[in-house]
Amino acid sequence: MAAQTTKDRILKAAENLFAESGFSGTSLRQLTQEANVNLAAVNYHFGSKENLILEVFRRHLDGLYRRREEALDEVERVSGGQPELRDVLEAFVYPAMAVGFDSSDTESPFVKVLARAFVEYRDELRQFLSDHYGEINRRFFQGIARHLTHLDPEEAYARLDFMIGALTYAMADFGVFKRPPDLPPDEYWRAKAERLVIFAEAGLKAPAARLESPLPA
Amino acid sequence: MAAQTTKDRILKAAENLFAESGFSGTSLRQLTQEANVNLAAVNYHFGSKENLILEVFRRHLDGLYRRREEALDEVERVSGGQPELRDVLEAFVYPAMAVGFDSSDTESPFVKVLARAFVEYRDELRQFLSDHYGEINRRFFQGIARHLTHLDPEEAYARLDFMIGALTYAMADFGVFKRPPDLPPDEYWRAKAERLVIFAEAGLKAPAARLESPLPA
DNA sequence: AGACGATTCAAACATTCGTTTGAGTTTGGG
DNA sequence: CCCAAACTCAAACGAATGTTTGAATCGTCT
Repeated sequence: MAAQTTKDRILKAAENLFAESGFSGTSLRQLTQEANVNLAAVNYHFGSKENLILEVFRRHLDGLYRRREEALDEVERVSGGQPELRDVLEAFVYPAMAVGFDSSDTESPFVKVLARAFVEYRDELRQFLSDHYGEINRRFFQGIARHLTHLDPEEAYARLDFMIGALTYAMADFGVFKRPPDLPPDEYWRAKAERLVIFAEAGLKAPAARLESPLPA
Repeated sequence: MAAQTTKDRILKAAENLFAESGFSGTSLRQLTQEANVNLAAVNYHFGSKENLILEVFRRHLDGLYRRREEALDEVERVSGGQPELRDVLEAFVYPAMAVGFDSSDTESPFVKVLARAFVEYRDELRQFLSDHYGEINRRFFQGIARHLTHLDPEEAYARLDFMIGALTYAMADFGVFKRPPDLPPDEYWRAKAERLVIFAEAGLKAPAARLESPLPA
């Protein structure tokens, strides 16, 4: 089990260090030392540090969006194309929280990498998500918006952003409150995901804001 | 009005560049060029780049927490110490959204700096907030927790983190959906803040999760 | 066995970073 | 007016960065 390829060892170390210290905060010397490979190996196998970062993205996001799509297909099939809001949210949230538990015996910090990318690589990541997974995102958006007809579009957009913000933040485990050390990781994440879905569903369904008109008659 | 001190010009440029490119992503050479000051000026006036970052934090966070405390004092006074959840949330959210509109004619990107700090300086920022504003944060927490008695503490904590996540993300304007270009900034932020309060209040008040027990009897 | 492509390695490359230096310039009080 | 303190400036410092090089080693064919 210790016999991984150089490429895999680099990717694994990159994940850990990017999650811990960010992209520009992680040097290739740290990274290659952690991975027990030669300094030049990154440029040999990936071409550049930038390419390595993109490869870390791609590998995990492909898995995440594949599972999201499968889950959405399932809830749409079962409901005859009219899934409940709760089911759509679960199809969106659960795979995100579970990133890092597939084909691995230990918890993976890729979720933190993703959260960091949202602030360090904001525009590039948005472009990347739009290019590769835009169609799936649109399907989720429509599945959610169908339940937000009591809101004008602007407010519906705003609430989707609130939900994504809560999800991103929660995935990164940035929370102020520590997690209980006795709970096994997969249970911790599953509980967090279920709680987030409940929180988001209630927030999305809340009555529309009655914005005060700032102009007196 | 163009005659600001060197210190002020550095702080202003630091805010803009930190918001745009992050802390480690911003070099002092960029910064001093943008500010039209000499490269050595940062180390002369602030001692180090690290100190400059802390000074940017301190200056704005002091204002933010002063206004949060005033707003909380007011809603507690009016309600005789038993403020509604909505009022506590407004006291917490509104000042955060308004950061950057005080004593300035133009929109300030400090909110983005704060959001970046949450991922680049996670532990240090947490320590900073705890050291300087821990008491106020505790008062807000108690004011909110009083309305979450239907939740066990763990779930209450989780939901607070969801709210903070949505707030942080929203403050940073990281959202996927563009903001309408015709709306004046202060109205845009006020509308966003009101919508966030409604979203968060509904999410916090939602019924408790009924977590499936993973163990059969 | 031999040879050839793939990979690893130590060393050096050119830049860029934050910081320091020491000489110049500006400023304000006696 | 003068001097001392505050400030600005161009230049350089050492350390760290991502990347490239060319020789050494490994693995896999005929």
